[in-house]
Amino acid sequence: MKKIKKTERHQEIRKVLKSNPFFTDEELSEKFGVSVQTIRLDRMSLNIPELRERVKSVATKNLQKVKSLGEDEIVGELIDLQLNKNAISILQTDESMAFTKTKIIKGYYIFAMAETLALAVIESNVALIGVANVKNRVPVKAGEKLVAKAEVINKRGSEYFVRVWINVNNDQVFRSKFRLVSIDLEV
Amino acid sequence: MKKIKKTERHQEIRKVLKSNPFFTDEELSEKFGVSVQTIRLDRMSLNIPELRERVKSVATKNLQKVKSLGEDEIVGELIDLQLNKNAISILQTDESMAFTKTKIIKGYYIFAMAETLALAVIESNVALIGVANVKNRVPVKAGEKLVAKAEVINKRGSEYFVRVWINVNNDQVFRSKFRLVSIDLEV
DNA sequence: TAATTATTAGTACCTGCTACTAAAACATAG
DNA sequence: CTATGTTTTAGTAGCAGGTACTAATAATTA
Repeated sequence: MKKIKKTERHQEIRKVLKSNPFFTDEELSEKFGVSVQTIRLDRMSLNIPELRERVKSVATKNLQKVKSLGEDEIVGELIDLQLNKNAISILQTDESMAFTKTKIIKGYYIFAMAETLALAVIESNVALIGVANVKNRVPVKAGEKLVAKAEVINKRGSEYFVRVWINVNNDQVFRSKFRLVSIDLEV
Repeated sequence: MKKIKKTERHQEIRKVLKSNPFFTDEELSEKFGVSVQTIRLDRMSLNIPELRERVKSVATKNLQKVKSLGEDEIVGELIDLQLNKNAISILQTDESMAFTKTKIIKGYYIFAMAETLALAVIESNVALIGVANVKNRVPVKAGEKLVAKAEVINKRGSEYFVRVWINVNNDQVFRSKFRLVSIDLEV
């Protein structure tokens, strides 16, 4: 990388750290062909904290998001649960779940909400989807609060049928029927 | 906190750091009323890395997750496309998309693959889901390669009906009908 | 009581910094 | 071309939160 002006370097540093906050000052100094001290001064004037602080902030910030669509956890917040009977969860949507242009929530978030609620309502902690039968009428807009209700409608041995509805202000935006099979009993 | 046995303390440390990985050894030593050295030994035998490593791993994990199911990316790889007619995409599944215990792919990945392909096949780059009618028979296992085919079956004004099938080795694992509405024409 | 296990203390060293001082390199105006 | 200001570099001391190691002291158990 050749001689570039201070202001230009500042822009670049900002950009680089935005897309990848894990660079040390030393790595940046090599990248830009300046001394470590210069990078330090740059960070100072740009108000960019040190590596460890940046990493920490990424870690804490996203901890919440991960919980929402991470592991096998509930997508949405489980607010009522009667095992093997019924369950209710809510999900506050936001623009990060929507198509940028239309602000309409991507279908798979809604599907994921329904799926995880259907799984949560079954007592056996490992269950799998056999069949889903979905109807999704009205598009959901970013900012709307989804309320999902699940009800176990049938059980045959290790097989469960669960119906899930999702509403926004009492208007149904989604419904489906899930066939779940408990693994515990099968193996 | 009173005298507790080593093994018990180990369990507690594990639990505490699992729910909150941001404690320093010193904070832990105060919490458990033992010396910092003891906490170090504990971490060693439990194979728990130091604070900074824990924070870093949370940060990187989160960053990937946000990127993986974040953007408006195609879920799967688009390998053939005839606008407004049909399209094919493939998706190589892996364990990160599956439930840890059963290795069965989470339903919403499959749904997302179908949804994005249905959107891709329509020329207008902003289209939204009106209705989806889903059947999902066979569970997909981590490692299997999904092949999705989309076909526009009907068009009425700004409304499109798209059928999507997903196969694994010519066995249908999913099918659905999407109703899409082009925004360009509506607005 | 002796042997074993668990805990504590202490030292040297590491990374990735902050905070500071001071010198050198470069650019620009008079 | 020289004086002045800006930018960059160099170097030192110190900090947090460790690793890796040695050695001594408690506590437990045989």
